[in-house]
Amino acid sequence: MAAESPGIAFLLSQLGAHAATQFGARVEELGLTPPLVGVLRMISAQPGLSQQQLAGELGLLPSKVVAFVDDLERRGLVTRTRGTRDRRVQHLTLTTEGTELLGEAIEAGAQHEDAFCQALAPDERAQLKALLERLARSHELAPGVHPGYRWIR
Amino acid sequence: MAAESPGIAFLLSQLGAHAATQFGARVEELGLTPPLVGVLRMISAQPGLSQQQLAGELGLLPSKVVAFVDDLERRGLVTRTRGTRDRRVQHLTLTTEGTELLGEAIEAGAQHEDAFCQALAPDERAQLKALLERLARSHELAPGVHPGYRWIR
DNA sequence: TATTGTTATACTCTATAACTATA
DNA sequence: TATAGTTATAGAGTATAACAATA
Repeated sequence: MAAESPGIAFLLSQLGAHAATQFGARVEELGLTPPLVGVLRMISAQPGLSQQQLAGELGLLPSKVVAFVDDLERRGLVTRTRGTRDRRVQHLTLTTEGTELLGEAIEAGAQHEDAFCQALAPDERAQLKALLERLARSHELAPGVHPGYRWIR
Repeated sequence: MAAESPGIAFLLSQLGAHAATQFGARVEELGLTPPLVGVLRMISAQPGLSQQQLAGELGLLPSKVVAFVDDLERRGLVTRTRGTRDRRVQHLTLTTEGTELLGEAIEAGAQHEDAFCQALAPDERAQLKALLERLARSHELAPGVHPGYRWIR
């Protein structure tokens, strides 16, 4: 019998890990990691959101959010503002520098996307993207929210 | 401007992590993890290979291989045999139980594959698989060898 | 002296749970 | 009493380097 060739699920896992590693290498030059880029994106999309909201939407532990925001705030990329009505919450916004750096990260992502798909023609990329989007929707994966890799041992 | 929709690279990473998580949940019922399945598969494909070879081909640390093989040997799935010519090396082979369990893991993988791709018609699956295989080849990813996720922070 | 496998250890990461300040 | 955020800590996981046996 022939050695069974890897299926779609394995190929996705293999390619996905590879893509994530390469993207991580690109944003590392900006002093960022993929999760930090996700945090910046979320704050940019919903300025003023609280740390709890951020934790909920990205599936992060509140204590992890504290560490991330500490880092970003120390570097002048994000500001914390105490709520006026409820002084317990911290509202998060991007500074000008934060917005600029996010822009660079997005640009790095676009370059990464292009380099990663170089082997495919434009119409093939469109075809692949459509299939992946349908697959993602069928699994109810939120657009732009990475499930993380908490399972690896 | 519209919020930029996730590209192929992000979708691969997202779907790949999701697929890996679900596969991990399936083989957990067999007392296995995805890396352990990879170890069993490699020993099955190359009976008698050494721990060094195993570490090299799967990109694992030698000390990690020791831990994996300790586990598998204790459970009677794998046997270590000292080399006769070079008594330093440990040759690895699957026991009958190991072969059977690997069979169950492969069966779980097949069920996982089918469930994961349920949203796509057979011809769409073939199309998707072909595109992913070309992409994997273009990145020189070895068939069946997972790069791991050592980068996440 | 070099190599295979093993063990020990230092390091990082994660998750949990205490703690504070507000409500 | 409950909640947002913070801090502290214990546990797990990882990588590195020391080690024993053999070459």
